Amino acid sequence: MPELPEVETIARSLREGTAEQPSILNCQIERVKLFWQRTLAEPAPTKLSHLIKGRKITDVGRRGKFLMICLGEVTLQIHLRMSGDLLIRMGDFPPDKHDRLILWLRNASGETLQLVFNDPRKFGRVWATSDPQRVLSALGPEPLDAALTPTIFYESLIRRKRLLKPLLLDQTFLAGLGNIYTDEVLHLAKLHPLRRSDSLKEDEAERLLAAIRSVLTEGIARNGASIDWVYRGGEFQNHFRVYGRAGQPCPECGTPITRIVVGQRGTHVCERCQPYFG
DNA sequence: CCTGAAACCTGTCTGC
DNA sequence: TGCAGACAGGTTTCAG
Repeated sequence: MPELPEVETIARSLREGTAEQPSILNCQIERVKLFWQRTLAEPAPTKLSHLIKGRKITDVGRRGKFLMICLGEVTLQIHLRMSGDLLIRMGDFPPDKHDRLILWLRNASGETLQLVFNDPRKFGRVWATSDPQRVLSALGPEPLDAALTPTIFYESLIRRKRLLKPLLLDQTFLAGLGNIYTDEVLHLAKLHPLRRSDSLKEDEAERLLAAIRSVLTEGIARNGASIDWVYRGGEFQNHFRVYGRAGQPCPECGTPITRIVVGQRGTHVCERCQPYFG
């Protein structure tokens, strides 16, 4: 499910609250239950409750596709992978079929709420650690961080001699893009996913960075993309240029969108707007 | 260093 | 209705 805009949307809703649910800031963790052992990357399952029970949630944020829930000296880091979701249930309910971890929280008003990690495919992972930087150490820069200048971006593209799409999906190169947003970005930038990263000219690299920021910003503004049964709330899926639109007309030129496979991932491209030359 | 294949998992959809 | 196969928003590991 989640790429940077979906994770950012979840982080904001937990931090700031929504019409349906309050913020989880300052809530205290009262009870912890893990339903699928492998969901917990760290620490050992028997040590989780002792590590986090009684702690208060001091902040909620995002780095790349990681949700960061600060509990003072300890941080919960959650990666949703393909099908994970993090949601609030007001009150005390029996677990759903795909719930993998539940934290029972109590807020300042004394209400009980559940912070639920639900993940049908069980690929998601949760870390509870006093050294969150270690888990994030391999991540590349944040795409929306102004410290990433067009010049730095261009030079890093040239340095890594790789196909454009797999490189953009590589979280050590840039943190946050996934399969949907990468296809959208490459179409907006008019670049073919099979272009070699070291073949880009400076103006193409600048165009690519601008497209990355434009697509991610729009995705966040639309609260992410809701597809299938997993993510709820976003509406960016109604504005896709190419993703999932094979056979339908390109929004720029009307040419039917093609579906190819690049690095084992379904890839959507307008062969006219995104011409391929070696 | 790069690429592709396989593994980790469950659910949905399509076609016969 | 049943069943096989393809496919799904991600990452890691291994072979070449």
